Amino acid sequence: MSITIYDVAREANVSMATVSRVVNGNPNVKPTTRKKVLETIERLGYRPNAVARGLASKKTTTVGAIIPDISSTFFSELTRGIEDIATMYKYNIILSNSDQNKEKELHLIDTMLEKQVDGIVFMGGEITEEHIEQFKTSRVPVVLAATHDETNELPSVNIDYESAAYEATKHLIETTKSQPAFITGGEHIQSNGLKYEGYIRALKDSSIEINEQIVIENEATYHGGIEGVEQLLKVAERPKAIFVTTDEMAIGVIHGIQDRGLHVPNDIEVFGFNNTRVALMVRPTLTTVVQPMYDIGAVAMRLLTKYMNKEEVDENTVILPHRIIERDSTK
Amino acid sequence: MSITIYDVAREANVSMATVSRVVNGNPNVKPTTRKKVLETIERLGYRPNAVARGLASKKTTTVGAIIPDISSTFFSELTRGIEDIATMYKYNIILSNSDQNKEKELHLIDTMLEKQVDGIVFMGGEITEEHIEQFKTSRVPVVLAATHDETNELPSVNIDYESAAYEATKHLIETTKSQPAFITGGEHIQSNGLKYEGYIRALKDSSIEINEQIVIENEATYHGGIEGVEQLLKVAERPKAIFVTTDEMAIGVIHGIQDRGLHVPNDIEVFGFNNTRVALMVRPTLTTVVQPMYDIGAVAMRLLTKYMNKEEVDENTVILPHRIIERDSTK
DNA sequence: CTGAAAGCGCTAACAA
DNA sequence: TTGTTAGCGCTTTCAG
Repeated sequence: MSITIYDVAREANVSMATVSRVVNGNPNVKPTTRKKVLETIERLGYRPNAVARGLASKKTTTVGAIIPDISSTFFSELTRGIEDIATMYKYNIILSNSDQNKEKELHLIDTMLEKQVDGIVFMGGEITEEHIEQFKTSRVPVVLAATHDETNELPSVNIDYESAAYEATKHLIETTKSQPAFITGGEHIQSNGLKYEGYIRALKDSSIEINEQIVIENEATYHGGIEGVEQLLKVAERPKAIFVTTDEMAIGVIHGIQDRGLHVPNDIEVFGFNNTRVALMVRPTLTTVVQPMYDIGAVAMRLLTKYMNKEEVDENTVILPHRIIERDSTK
Repeated sequence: MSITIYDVAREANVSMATVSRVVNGNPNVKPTTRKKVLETIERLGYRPNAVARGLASKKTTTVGAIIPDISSTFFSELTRGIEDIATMYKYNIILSNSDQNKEKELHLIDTMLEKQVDGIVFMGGEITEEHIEQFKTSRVPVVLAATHDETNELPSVNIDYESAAYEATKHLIETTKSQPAFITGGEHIQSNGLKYEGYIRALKDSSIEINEQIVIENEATYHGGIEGVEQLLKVAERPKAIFVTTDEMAIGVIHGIQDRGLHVPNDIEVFGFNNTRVALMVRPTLTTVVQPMYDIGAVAMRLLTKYMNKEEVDENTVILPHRIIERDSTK
């Protein structure tokens, strides 16, 4: 059928082992022999079979990436970070969407392990005992990206959501001298819980009495943002500011406010989270927390390569810096 | 090391062949035997090695997806379509970014072929002779998604960009009775050429004398849109409408217009392309051409499964329907 | 319905 | 520096 290493060996009058050596850049080959082999490889159009190599060497140079939803801006930027570093280290990525669904996640881990990936980058909502169990059924390294593991058993790359939310809230409190509203996308996303904690801590810190009525949960989409404002504005006293846990929701919030004839930031200030590209694509431009998504992916993948090479790793839990970028949706 | 089919066979007192049969759902196994095998698989925690299977069966149940940039909304939605259908047919996806770079594309095709993918979904700018050559070095099926192949040698799934652009332009001509400006992202993206052709055809069709000054090319980003308007508005006569070849650019255009104190659509109408999620996330909401990105991916993947199964395919070149959705950025 | 045995294409000792 | 020889873990005839 197709050309194998054996064909090349025969044509070049050497052994398979020698061909294998030149293909793998092993230095123990006489230059003239190498040249000869290289020429017949070229002539025959030989292409090494990575599957056979994987079986023999027990390394596939592919890693699995489990992601909630590639079509979300947040994760697609993150994935790009993973992919770039993977390419840099000669790995390929098997990508799968989990929709944050635990059964799917578990099943995907299994499938990737069957495919003998050399490592896994996992992004998801919550890490449960079952996830840990599943990972333990094999000893391939796993790194979490933008995903929290309460048990702290797994290496991970994150930002400090709690502090980021604290700072954003604090910022809003300082300009408005009052409790900002909080619009969030649901607790099944782990980081939202942390953001809420930061929000609450900032309020307590400023001795503000907490009004739970202006804490709104809705779908983490643009429309969820619009609806969130509608719910919020039914409340007697209108808040002077709103902290929203994703940019996309925040843009919905801004438009929801504007649709009611109110002004951002004069009537209500709006604060987003993530600094996705859309944060600039709205008027007024969105003040937000910069979460370096690309970097989270890149660092997670880099970390994974270290584990795969069995290198020393001094820090299993990486916290990347975040910062606040002020634009026109706040004063 | 880890459990193999041989271990299971020994423990269950059957042959490897029998274990292989039950794992692969071969019906020629006595129910009691099947049960026994299944139990010891469970007990031992056996996980089939897909790499070994791939080597023996010459099928990997993974397909390659080559994509310009996963972090772009357009392609990430498309990829989601590919992935969902792939999952449905039990395939996994190896995903790689090409940045529309020909060398990278060629190299990626090679890598995927080495990994013995069962098929490839290719998204890119231009298909050259070299691409075709590269694909021909193996007989795995290839399907193009949202990518044009002038030679028409490869199966593909697209929409009719030329007609879509024609219709959009026509629409603008009817309301403004004049030549709309054209802001585009560069000719290296094949579809932009087709859109331009449609634009020109519409102008000719309406016997409008073509003013090339209001045809602007810039980077296909939000900022490229803003800059595009700036260039455009330096021209003596202000156009009454602008047709923009991507939504993201179109939003830049809208903001660029608004930043100059002009009104959309009263002073200038804006027409986008793709109907990505951001089309709704702007005020005024964007009139645009609906290109079913998810469906393009899904249909491309479905088509690929047919080729991989050697099924009859009656239509190699699929053109999916597009439509125009009028929102508030046009009158 | 089940088993034996020959590969799939390559790597990795081990010899030479 | 090069070749020989076992596997890697599974599928797939072919017999029975």
